Amino acid sequence: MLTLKNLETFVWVVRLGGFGHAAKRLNTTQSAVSQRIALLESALGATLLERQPRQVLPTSKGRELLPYAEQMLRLQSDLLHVIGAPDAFRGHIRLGVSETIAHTCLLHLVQKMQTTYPQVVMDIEVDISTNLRDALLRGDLDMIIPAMPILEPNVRNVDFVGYPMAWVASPALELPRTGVTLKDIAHYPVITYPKSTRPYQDLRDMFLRADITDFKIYGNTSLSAIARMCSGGIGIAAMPPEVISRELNQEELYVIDVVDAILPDLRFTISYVLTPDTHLLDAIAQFALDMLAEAENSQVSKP
Amino acid sequence: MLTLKNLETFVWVVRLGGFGHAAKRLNTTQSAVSQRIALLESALGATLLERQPRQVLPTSKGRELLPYAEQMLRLQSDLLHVIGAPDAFRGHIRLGVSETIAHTCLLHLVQKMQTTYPQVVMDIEVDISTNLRDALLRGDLDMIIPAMPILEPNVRNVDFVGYPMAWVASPALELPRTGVTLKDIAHYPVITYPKSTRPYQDLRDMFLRADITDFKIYGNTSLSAIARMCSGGIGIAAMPPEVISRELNQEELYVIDVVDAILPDLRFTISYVLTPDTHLLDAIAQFALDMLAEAENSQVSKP
DNA sequence: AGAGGTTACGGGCAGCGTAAGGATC
DNA sequence: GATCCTTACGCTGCCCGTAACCTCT
Repeated sequence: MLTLKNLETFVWVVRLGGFGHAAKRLNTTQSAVSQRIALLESALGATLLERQPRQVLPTSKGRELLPYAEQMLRLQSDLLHVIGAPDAFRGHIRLGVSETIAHTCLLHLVQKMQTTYPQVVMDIEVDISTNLRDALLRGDLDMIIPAMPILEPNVRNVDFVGYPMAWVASPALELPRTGVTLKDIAHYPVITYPKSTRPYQDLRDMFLRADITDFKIYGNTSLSAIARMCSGGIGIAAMPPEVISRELNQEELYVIDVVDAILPDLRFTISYVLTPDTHLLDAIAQFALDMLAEAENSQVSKP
Repeated sequence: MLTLKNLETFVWVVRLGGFGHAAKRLNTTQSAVSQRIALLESALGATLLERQPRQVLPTSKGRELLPYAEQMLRLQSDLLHVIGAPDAFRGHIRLGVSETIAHTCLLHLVQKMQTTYPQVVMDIEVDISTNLRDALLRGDLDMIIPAMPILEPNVRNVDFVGYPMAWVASPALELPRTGVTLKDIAHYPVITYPKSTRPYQDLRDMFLRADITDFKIYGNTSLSAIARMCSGGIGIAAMPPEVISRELNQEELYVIDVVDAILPDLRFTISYVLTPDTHLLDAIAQFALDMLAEAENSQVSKP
């Protein structure tokens, strides 16, 4: 039978290059995907997909079909939004976020999503930005909030939020809160995001530019772990204060003003793959931005 | 659920202005149509059709939906033909023909259709042209072969075949085969197609133009009956000789050459409503024309 | 052995048709 | 009462998920 569901399945198999990936994307089993493709192929009387050991590629008939299928799906999506169907904003969204986001505005975002789009189920994954990037491009995630734009064709990046970075230390170190220089900092290990991240590299560059060579940076994937290490006096942390507002309030940690080492903001973008049907993702991205603007006005999650 | 089937049902309900008509068109029951529309409406969260006592009209949401639905169905139809799906030429075609066609090339057409498009089921109805026209416009027939073009918007008329009209008489009348005039004819009743048809009116005009006033035309909807009446010596028939080739061969009837009364050919057209999905009807119309051309070459059904 | 697609099989549910119900003329 | 859409209900068959199977690296 030629149905929209079968066509959608076909399109996702081609986009993601595999039955299993499409199954995950469509929240179903590999078996169901296999059956839908078989159904579609029998309806059209042609083999649509070349099953190769390591990849699935469309046959010439499949490539002919693709634009028709995509336009039909786009029309479906368009009409749902033009008519204003109630389930236009329904579905599973697999969202991947950096740990920084998980520690700051994620809770608020999910809470507001629940009330505004109760029909949208969110699966949330927390990982470092490069892994989020790979998962997005692999099709395992629908939308990510990494600390860097994903510079790929067909990926939309929406500038989301920037958090200022700060130097943070434990009172145990007995460092003055102002008048500290980068040279002073370098006596301690610097604890921050892992090696593959922007802040880590910014820090290293900063030390090198200041002709400081004997510095140590401890990369760590867990922000909580960083905070705990810092509290324990292991070193000075470089991280956004927003993440550790509790520790700052309880004065387990405090921010040091380092005059000659202004760290650039840690900027996050919302990224998602541009497919013909991005209405829901567009809406969620816009929703997140609106939420942020509202939060800034009412001082909820940003000073 | 938003499915192609439900959209197709919606489109036909709007086109034909009723659930029952759409059900007939789609070879299903009124109940099924009602359920599909209800399903579509719940999927879109809006009432799409205004159920009025005597007619069903789309609501504003329905009118918004219509072009999307139609384009999706057109894409479906297009892709089936581009890909060359085996069931692209499958379905029920309700064909209405004039009795003249039923007596001449219909058998041949159906035979050839069976071998070329075995997946197409044909329901055939024989009626006079005006009834065929009404049935086509009502949506009760998909394609008709009437003796006149259907001059309506959105109806395609393909010139199909013309049969010469002739004067036919029984040997019992003992009329000469040549040199007969219209005046001679007028002594007998003329038996032909019914009053509402083109030949009947042509005949009447012909008599009036010749200033003959005391003529009698017996209209009859059954060609067999006309032939039998003519054989029985009741009058002279005006009809295409092709229809009565058997009687002519057996010399139950013969053609009279009336010098001053050349009857115009009886021309038939193939007519069908232009909907977004006319691939099958286009193909059948072309098939009929091809069949005719072939028949002319091999002298099967035309001298 | 493991990854990935196919096939077999049982169960749930969607959608159909029959038939009764209701509204409007 | 006739026409036309809706609703109730039982049933068929489709489609899904589990799991075994196959194939290729």
